[in-house]
Amino acid sequence: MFKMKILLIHSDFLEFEPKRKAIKNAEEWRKGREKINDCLVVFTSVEKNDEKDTEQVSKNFAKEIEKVAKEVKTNSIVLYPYAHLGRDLASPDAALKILKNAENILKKRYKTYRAPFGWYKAFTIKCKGHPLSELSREIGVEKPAKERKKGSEFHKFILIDANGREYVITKKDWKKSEIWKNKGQQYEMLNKFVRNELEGNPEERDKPKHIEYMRKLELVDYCPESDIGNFKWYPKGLLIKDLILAFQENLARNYGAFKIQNPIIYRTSDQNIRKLIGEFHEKDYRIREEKEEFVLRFASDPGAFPFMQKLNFSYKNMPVKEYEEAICFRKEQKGELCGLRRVRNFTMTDLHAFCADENQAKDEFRKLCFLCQDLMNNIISKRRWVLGWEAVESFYEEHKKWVLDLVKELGVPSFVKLMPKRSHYYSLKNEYQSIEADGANSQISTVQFDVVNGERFNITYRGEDNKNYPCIIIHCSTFGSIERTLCSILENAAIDEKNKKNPMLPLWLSPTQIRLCPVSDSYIEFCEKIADQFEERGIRVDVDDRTESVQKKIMNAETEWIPLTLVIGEKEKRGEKFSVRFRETGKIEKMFLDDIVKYIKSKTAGLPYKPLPLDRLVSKRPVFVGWGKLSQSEGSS
RNA sequence: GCCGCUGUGGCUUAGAGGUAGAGCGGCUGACUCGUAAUCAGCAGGUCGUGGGUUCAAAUCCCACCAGCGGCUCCA
Repeated sequence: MFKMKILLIHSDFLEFEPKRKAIKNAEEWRKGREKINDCLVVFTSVEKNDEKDTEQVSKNFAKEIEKVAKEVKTNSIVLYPYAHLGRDLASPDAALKILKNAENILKKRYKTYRAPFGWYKAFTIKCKGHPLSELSREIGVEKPAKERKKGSEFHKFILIDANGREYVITKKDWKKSEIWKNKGQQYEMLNKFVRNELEGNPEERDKPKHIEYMRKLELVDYCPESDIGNFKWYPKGLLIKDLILAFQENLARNYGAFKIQNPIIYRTSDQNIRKLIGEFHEKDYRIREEKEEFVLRFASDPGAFPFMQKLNFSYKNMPVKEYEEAICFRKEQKGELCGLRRVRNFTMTDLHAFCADENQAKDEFRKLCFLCQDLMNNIISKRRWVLGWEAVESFYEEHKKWVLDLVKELGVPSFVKLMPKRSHYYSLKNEYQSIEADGANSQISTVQFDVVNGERFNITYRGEDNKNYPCIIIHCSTFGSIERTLCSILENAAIDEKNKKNPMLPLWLSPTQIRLCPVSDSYIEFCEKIADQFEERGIRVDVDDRTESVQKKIMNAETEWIPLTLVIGEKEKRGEKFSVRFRETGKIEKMFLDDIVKYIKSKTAGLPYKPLPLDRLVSKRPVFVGWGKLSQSEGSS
């Protein structure tokens, strides 16, 4: 889509003379030359795209001119229609309307002139030649308050409690609903979510905590060498990312899906890709190579759909399930980006079940809901999330009992938005929303019931009658983005911190699970032996071998959020119990090595393990970020 | 993209027209230490970038870049 383009020239004078009409419906105009002295000439072409909202474009147009007029300190403005700047021109009617609108706005404060529209004109101009005298600008159609999503797309709103009971609400009276008689964290979170969805966030929020944490814990960082919203990962962050991916991979395999991988760039000339791009309004990164244009992958579908389209499968294979870790790029507006919550480059783990009929699809939808629940509970932690649903009203009514039963089984209160008719490819979808420390909500997983794309992309299976039938597709983004998932994990820690608990990562995701602190250098060797024993049993352990006081080593272990810290000295060497400092409680307990192992194993049962991402000896590690003074909450004394 | 706030060594920051200061971290040395900072010395800064005003700019002005908040949008 092209934007309206203008060329601004600060001139000593402009002289023009209409010669003859260039188009049939050119505007009527007086004859003869006209000369305007000391003025800002604005050559203007209006693009087709601008017709969407001529009012808004006119306003933005006038605003932009005014800005420049102020800078060059001129009092006279000449609007000069100049079609040659354009690439996909608007209709003359629309263009003239925008010019006239802008003229009316500008007239209030400036001497405003306009050259006739639709004429061949002779003109002479004398540019002043100072640095600001020649400028070009593009005027955007500032997106008019979207009526989609929050507004008219949805006409009915329903809340469902954890027992599967429905409460119909409206935008105005949702606060008075009976559902709020239910007490507990889940309902408080549902309340925040509904408020965010229906009213937006009223209060100004603080800087999200996860941004501070992601850097202090040396997990992820901004990368100024890249585009904004593209992050670099440090070893500890990467470990967490890999563990999360491994966990979801286990679930996907158990579910019965096979793993595939598709490319990152796609031809924009391809039919399938074109169809999909259409739904992603200009949010894509484009690259030109030779004569071809490519688009960076913005979702998993551009890879997965063509892939499945070419597979050969029949009713005997159904449902067919596939999953992928898709690196995605979306050029989100700058102002929307926020730490890891919203980025331009992210990894999405996406799973699709291709089903033969509605019953099969409902079955898979249900299974995937439980799969996502498993993810949320292990990663975001229990009761720290709620469900949002979107549905086409007729679909919801027809399958209401099934949905309510599902909500009851999941045991998570829900907020449902109904639309009168289908506007997207799905008839029903849910969103697993994590509620953050600052009151914002982040969508992590989603399951979607898609009755459109099987036919649209010709993804079919061979039926018993040897004919082809389109699949119903169940989409399931287990992690809409790993980056955002990490954001929620850290925000969860921030909630704990707010509640005067020590912020922590889940044990299975902690880069170091046990830190050994020798009392003096002479015990380093012994520490290494102990570390070997933990390591052999699949525990990430390291040794603070620096020549520092025990106090300092403890302090360091705490600032790194290490869950278990062992001080090692003469007593331990003699074979006594280890004194284990638990970050979670701040208490020290005497335990044998086997019991420590058992404790960790019981807390990480069924969850993936990967080895320590850095040297076991702390003294050997580079400083990736380096922390400064501790914030007050982290120091205990 | 628009509006608002912010930008000083790796981190946290002092400084408000007149020679950039500190703490943490790093390095060197001493201390060999029992659960949140042992001591001393050293190195490290084109004050986000580019223009402008001024005898003189981290400080004032303009533009750009980046971060956060809001609008909007979304995985």
